[in-house]
Amino acid sequence: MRRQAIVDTAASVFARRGYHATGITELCVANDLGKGALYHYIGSKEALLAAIHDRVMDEVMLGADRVAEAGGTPSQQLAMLGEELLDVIHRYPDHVWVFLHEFPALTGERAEQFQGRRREYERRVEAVFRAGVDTGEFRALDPRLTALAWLGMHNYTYLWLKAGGTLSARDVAKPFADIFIRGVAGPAEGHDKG
Amino acid sequence: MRRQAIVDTAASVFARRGYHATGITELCVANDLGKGALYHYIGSKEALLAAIHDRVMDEVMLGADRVAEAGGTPSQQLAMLGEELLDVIHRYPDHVWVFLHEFPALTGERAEQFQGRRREYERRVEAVFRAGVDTGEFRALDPRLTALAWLGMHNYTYLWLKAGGTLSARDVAKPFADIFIRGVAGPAEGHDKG
Amino acid sequence: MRRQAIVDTAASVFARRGYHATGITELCVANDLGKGALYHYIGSKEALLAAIHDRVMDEVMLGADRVAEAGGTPSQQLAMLGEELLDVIHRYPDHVWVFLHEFPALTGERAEQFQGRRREYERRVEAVFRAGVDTGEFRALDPRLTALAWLGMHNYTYLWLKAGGTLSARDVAKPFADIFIRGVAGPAEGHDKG
Amino acid sequence: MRRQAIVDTAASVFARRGYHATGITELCVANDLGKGALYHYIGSKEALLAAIHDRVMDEVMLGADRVAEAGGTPSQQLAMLGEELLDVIHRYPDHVWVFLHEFPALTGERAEQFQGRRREYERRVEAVFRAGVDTGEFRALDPRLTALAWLGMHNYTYLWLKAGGTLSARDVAKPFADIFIRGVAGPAEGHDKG
DNA sequence: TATGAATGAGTCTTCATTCAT
DNA sequence: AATGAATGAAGACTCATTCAT
Repeated sequence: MRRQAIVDTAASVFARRGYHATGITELCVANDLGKGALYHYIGSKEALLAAIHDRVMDEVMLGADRVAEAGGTPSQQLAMLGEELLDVIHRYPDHVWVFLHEFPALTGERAEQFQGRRREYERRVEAVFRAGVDTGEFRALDPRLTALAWLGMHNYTYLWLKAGGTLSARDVAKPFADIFIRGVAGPAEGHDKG
Repeated sequence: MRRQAIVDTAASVFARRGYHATGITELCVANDLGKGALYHYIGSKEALLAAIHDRVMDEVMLGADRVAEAGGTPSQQLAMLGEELLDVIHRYPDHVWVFLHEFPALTGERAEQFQGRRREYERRVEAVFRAGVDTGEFRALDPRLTALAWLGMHNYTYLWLKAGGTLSARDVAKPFADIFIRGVAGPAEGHDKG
Repeated sequence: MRRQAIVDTAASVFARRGYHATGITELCVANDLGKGALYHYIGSKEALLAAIHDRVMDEVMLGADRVAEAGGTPSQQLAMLGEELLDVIHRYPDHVWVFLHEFPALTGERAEQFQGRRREYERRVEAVFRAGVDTGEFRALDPRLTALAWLGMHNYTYLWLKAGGTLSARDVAKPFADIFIRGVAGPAEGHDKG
Repeated sequence: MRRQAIVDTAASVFARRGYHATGITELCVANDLGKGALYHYIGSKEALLAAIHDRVMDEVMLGADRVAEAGGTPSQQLAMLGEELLDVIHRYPDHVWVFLHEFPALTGERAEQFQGRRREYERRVEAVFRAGVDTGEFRALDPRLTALAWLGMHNYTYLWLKAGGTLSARDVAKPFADIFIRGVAGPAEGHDKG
């Protein structure tokens, strides 16, 4: 679809120049389209921003769904979640950059919808830690705080993890999972990590 | 100093509304100053942004210096670095928010200087991991990648760690250090954690 | 005819929102037609405006013709003219509103044609007063000025005289004629006012 | 005041070209001011329109106040009201044109305030007719309807009564008052008119 | 008849900054 | 140390209209 192409181009420009710093004219040039034609497709600049956010959240949620379907121990779930998340960041570096930098520019209903989806994902991660603590696989720790730590560690890769780079998503996901799972493991787990 | 007060006020407004979305006029209102007077103090809007960045980097670097002076094992260094870093985020939530969101708005020399200091800090963290690996206290892992993981985990707290909140910097730093140090610990370390 | 329906719909929208403030898109929605199809019928936005003006002038002129054919004294002519005019305003409140508000938006030839017809009608009203003065039925007064007074009194009803309201055209025309005919009556007319 | 000059210039341009058809750029040229400077004074285009309306209503209300203070019979009041009203139209032909043509462009609070003041004036006129009917000086007629007739007759002069023209306000007000007062006079008044 | 993508000049408004006072 | 008028480029967005289909 033409609109999808515009959204992707915009993500690239927003990531490079910033949402507010990017003028509609720049988007027109980047898409080789007149102002009227551009607006014919996008509705508004903020709608474009929302579409970029949705693109990211859709992919992230799909990944979380796949993980839930796959089942396994909390440790295995965590490893898979990390790999899925870094895969999205790796495949959509521009969209994710915009997602993590420009979300405060969303207003009204769009802001609420976005926050809702973001929290929904956070809750899923938190649930994995809660499960691990309940089964004794993880130490007794605050699931919320630990989920935030895990999220920060993974999300922050948006600053340096790019599709064109030397590192694949898995190259990063594996050592990250190693660190985190060892870090939260219960006392009885002196064996078979990794 | 009057200028310092203006910088702090600006950090608050930028954090709430965004750098580009904030007009000079808003800053004038927030400081109860006319345009001419404001410019007398700040020079330019971007200089204001740079001052906010400097405020953060100054504090972060001071903390890193204190840690280096204190000495200790890599694990101890890491724990102290985390506590210092979260302390800055906790005490300057607005400045840090701006720092982490708006750094792409810095241009030219200011951008370079900022990137330099940021990398300098990253190198210090990386050095701790390298030392830990060298002494065998930590597993054999990629120091750069591990430093980025550690930075992400700590920096990302800017989204929810506030001075007014229920959690202190130490409340967060302690469990974070627990997770991370266990996560990177060498095989011989089945003892004295905590 | 489809075009006539479009003109009438447009009159309603223009009356409510204003000619310049109404976009082509709104007219498309109001007529449930695409842009291309709408233009197929109307030619241009200004042609639409001209059609609305013509609709009003056609009706007004037809009324004036009926009055002329009916004959009678100047007083009778005046009463009939008023009733015909208010009848048009009452039946076409939207068209008349547009007519009286948006005529400056007509340009070039269309503006000239419209002004010509409007003046033609004014001259007819003026002629009745001139006749009344000549026959002595009316006092000696300036026919042009008096015609303008009469026109203002009647035209201005477009602000409050609506088809759906409680007042009929005749409810208003009768007292208006009473006032005006008494107001211009010659000294010898102490009898048979109706 | 500079702002007042801008308001007056704008009234002239709006009267000639129409409010919606006039761009901010034209106002800048007409005032020999840049866009920023213009906005420094006016706030918004609609605020400018409101200022023009206020200018008219202020003058009209002042006139009505003078009439009320002067006292006299309803007929005398009516004659004075007409002269005051036509005087405003004569002195501010552009402002009045805008007032009578573009009031639908006012929105929200400004629209309400304007309607309130306009109705307040209409009520004053209506009150004079009510008083005349009560004292028997006027025939038994509908005060509201008669007031609207009177207002239409006078307001409509905005189309042709200009300060530069050959007619003065009094030239028009006198014959208008003659017509209207004779038109509404009670049966016993077969004497000393005009 | 009808569609809807495309145009590009136009809309009102805000921007960071300067400068005479 | 401070005011606030002025600048003029840029902001997001809408306009009436055309044209290939």
